[in-house]
Amino acid sequence: MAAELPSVAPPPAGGWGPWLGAVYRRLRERFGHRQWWPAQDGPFEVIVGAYLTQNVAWVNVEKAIANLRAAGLLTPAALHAAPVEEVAACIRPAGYYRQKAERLKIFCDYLFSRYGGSLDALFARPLGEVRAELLALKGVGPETADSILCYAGGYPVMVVDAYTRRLFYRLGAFTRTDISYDEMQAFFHRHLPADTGLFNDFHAQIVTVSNRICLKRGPRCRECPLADLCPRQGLDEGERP
DNA sequence: GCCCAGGTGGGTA
DNA sequence: TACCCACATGGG
Repeated sequence: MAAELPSVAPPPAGGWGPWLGAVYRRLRERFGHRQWWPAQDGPFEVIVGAYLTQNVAWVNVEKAIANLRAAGLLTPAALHAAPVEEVAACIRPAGYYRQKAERLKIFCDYLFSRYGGSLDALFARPLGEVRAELLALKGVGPETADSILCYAGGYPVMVVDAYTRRLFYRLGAFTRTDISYDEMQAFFHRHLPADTGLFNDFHAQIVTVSNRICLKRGPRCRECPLADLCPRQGLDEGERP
């Protein structure tokens, strides 16, 4: 068995912590504090959004959430009681609507059978236990679980995703494009303080710069606030991955 | 028409 | 373990 190449590059002078701090500072200066998951209807809306946003543009999720709100289904009790067909009809704009409707119902079943329908009761439990329970639910993978934990539960968890993989690969921090979710998350957890507010905003900044500047095809390196930290800066146009 | 979007689960070798 | 595919809508 060949030895696996490490997924994280050797640290720069000063270490990854200060380097990550510099990345975050530049993003924050450029984009400002991100209003991430405003959730007018509270943590349950965040959870619903975490399911609905899977592999789908956020704008479509907003339509689905608006439909659920109009139907009065943005509470655990209402969603739990509603027929799955009604839920599916509401969330249709978010894609995969039959699957997602079934899985939202599964979450409600879990919340009621184990916590009497109370998110406060769920989020009163230790991080590791809640995470394991969420991951055991059909339709909840690591990103959805961590989004729920950080943005709905307020736990100090860094959400990572495909954007994180691409951005930090290009920045030279990751050496492989197939670095695993857990390895990426461990990288941030190891080198940043366990601060929910920081993780919350950092992830939002990563999504923002990835959507606006570090595009999959044709990154706009000239406009990038991270250009001076990036070894690929100047390559521009059609760089991959 | 094509690619992409804040993934996950199940099947196959 | 490592691929491969289904799931589905909407915008650029």
